[in-house]
Amino acid sequence: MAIHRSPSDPCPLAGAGGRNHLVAKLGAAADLSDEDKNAVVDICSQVREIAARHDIISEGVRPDHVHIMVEGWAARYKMVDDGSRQITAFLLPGDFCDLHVTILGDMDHGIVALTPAKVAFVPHQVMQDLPLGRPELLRALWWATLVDEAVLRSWIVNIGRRKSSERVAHLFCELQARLKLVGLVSGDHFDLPLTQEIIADAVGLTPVHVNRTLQKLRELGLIVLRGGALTILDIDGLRDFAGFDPNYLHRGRLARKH
Amino acid sequence: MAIHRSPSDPCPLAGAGGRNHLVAKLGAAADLSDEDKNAVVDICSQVREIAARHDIISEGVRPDHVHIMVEGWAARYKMVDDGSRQITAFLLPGDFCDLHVTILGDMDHGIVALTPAKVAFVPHQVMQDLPLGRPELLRALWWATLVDEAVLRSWIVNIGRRKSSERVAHLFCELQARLKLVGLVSGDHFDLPLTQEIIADAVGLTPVHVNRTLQKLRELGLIVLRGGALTILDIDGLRDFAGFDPNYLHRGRLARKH
DNA sequence: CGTTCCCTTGACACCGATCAACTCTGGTGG
DNA sequence: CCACCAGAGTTGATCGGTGTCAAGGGAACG
Repeated sequence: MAIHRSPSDPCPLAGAGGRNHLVAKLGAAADLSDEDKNAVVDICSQVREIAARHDIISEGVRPDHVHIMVEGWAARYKMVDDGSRQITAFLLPGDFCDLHVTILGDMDHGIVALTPAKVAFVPHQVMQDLPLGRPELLRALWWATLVDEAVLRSWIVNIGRRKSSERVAHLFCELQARLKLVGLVSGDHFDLPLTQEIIADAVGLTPVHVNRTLQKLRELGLIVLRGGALTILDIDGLRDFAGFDPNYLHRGRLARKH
Repeated sequence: MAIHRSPSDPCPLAGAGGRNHLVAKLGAAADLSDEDKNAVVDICSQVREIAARHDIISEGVRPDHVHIMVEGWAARYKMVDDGSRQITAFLLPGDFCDLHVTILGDMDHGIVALTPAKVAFVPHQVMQDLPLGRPELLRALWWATLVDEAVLRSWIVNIGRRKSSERVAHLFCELQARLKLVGLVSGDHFDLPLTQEIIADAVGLTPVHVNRTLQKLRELGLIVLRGGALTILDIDGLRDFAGFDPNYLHRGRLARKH
């Protein structure tokens, strides 16, 4: 079931037969019809490639399209006055970058590609019309938005009240759960193309301290992190250590209602 | 324009002639018709009072109504394993407590009244029907949801990358801007019914350190905090000190489009 | 007039930041 | 094939901000 895809695998354009992670995610939450799924695949037809370290969308601009991650990793971030950076979300294949900008106008933060990325560009009007006459798909899109919000809350808790090693452990637990949902976890390991500096910017620490924190997690026998891939040796132990409760991701919540 | 209302003022039931803060908020963002506004006022007709320190909604329950703050303050919070608490949002008059629960199911966090509060109870079905045939109101509700999300991101930045006194200052700037939007700021001061412990739980510090932090802000001549009310002596100075950019609140964004 | 929160203050411990140097790795070009 | 280089990871020494613990003060309230 879980399909491992390294960044170097050839990936057909979304909609041309390749696995569509957005469909996988929405389909896990709601009971989508084939017509619903095809409609989702269709809007992902126009894909652009973005080089690593390049902004997909910059702060202050008003994008004329909605962007959807098709392949690769990206991060929402905000620069602070003193020059430091805070990442507020990791964007994985199947995630929306800026569903909100249709309503809110200018971006109040930037989105940067962390790896070479493929991003689908969807015209606003197409995105607005998508859920019309498709109530279950509408619910699924709402679900995705609200889970994103729940993830933001969990980050606040993580950064505000947990110690350094717990923070990093909690982040790994979240990423494992989210990647699993879109089929990007293979057994107990998955690609984790994040430098220690990126992790630091996500959990509110410095790169040096993230390094020491990772050593601790390794010494505890919880993880192996090497070559851009993370192996979780003891998922229960890691979750326990981090105080991770997957409930906030609301997996399968919608499905259970039907 | 700005109306100061202390918690002890008599407040008529929403819809019975009193100022409706939700209408004020949504009306500031979108161009609502009188019919739109009346519809919003109508759904706030059933109000219940909650005592301070009592949960309005507890973690794990599935509320059978949508809750809207009518009067008083509340906080979203999550308890952490070690017994500490993290507040992830302050809920002010006009804010939705749990618009998401219709879709997501169980609450993944609790909401507690920080003062004696009045909360409107709206049946799910009534809430779902509200925006039907009222496109501008639908946009306004989306706007409110997305601004809440933007506030969550700004909290992550605040807690993750700012020093203690900047964090508290930034929180004060946010509350000032949000309260002003619903007409609860009078000149340069407003009610701030928060103990130092509550502030600490919101910005990821300890009560003792919040105390020292407040002293610093006072010494800098930026604020006066006394008797449950905050006076901002130098709003530009405070915003500068905190690195506060009100842009993320997207005030009047929708209105400007029309 | 006592009780109960809440605020305040001081001494001290410790976690994580900072600064600086060194290592390791992978990629590039001679 | 090797030399070089840039980026990332690692380590050590030290600093400083925030947490912790404990005691005292003050205001609201019954």
